[in-house]
Amino acid sequence: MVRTPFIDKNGIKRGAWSEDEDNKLRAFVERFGHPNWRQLPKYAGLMRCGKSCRLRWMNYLRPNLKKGNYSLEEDQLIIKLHNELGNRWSAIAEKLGGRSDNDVKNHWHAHLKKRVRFTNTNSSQSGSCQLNEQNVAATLTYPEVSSSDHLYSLFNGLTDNLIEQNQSIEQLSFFTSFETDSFSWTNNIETESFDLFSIQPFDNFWTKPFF
DNA sequence: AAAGTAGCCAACCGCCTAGAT
DNA sequence: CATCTAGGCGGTTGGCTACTT
Repeated sequence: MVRTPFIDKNGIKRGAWSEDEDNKLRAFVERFGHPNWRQLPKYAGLMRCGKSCRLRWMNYLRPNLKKGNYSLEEDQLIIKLHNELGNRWSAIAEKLGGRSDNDVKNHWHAHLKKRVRFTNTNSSQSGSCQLNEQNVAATLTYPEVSSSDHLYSLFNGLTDNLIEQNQSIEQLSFFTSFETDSFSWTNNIETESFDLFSIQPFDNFWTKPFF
C-alpha cells in the first residue's frame, strides 16, 4: 500500500516509513518539539527530508490523531463543510478535530464524492424529487445496501397500501426516520406530483431509494 | 486457482504564502 | 522593494488489498 523505500541521489530516504524511523521521529518531537523541520532529521538521526518528517508526524504520528472509520456525523460535516469551503482540506480537517487533512481528502475522494455526485445526478434526472447537495447530501446519501433496501421496503410498503386503496399520490410529502445497527439516517423527500403506476423495477441498488 | 481490475491510502511533488533579511 | 527559506496546502501517484472474471 505504501511506496517501496529507496535512497535518492542526494542520500535522502524516501518511501514507506519503518517502525524504527517512526520511533525516532516520535521520540524526538515529543522531547524537543519541531521548531525547524528542515534541521530536525539531522538531529533526530533520520535520513529523511524535513518535509517528509513533517508529513509523517502530521498525518500519522501526532497525538490525538483520530484514525479508523468515519462516523455518520463526520461524513455529514465533511459534506457540509466541503459545500461551504471547497477543497480546503486543512480547514475542513481542523473543524473535524483529530483528523488529518490528507485523511479527510482521501476519504472525500474514496467515499463521499461519489455520494454527492450521485445525489446531484439523480436529482437532475428525476425532476419530481427535489434532491440536491444542499438539502440532502448532508443528511442522506448513505448508500449502504441494508439502508437502501430498508428505505426501499419502507416506501414500497407505503405505496402498496395506497395502490390497494386505488389511490394516486398528489402532493406526496413524507418524512422517514429510522436507525440501523451502524447509523441513523434521516430522509426528507418531497414531490410535486407522483404517478405510482409509472414506477419501473430497479436493476441498480444505487437508484432504488431515489426514484 | 490465476489473472485482471478497482478501491484505497500513505507518501510525494510542486506551488503558494509568510516571515526574515 | 527583492530575494531567500521554511512551512503549509492541494493534487497526484505507487502499490497493496480485495474483489471480479
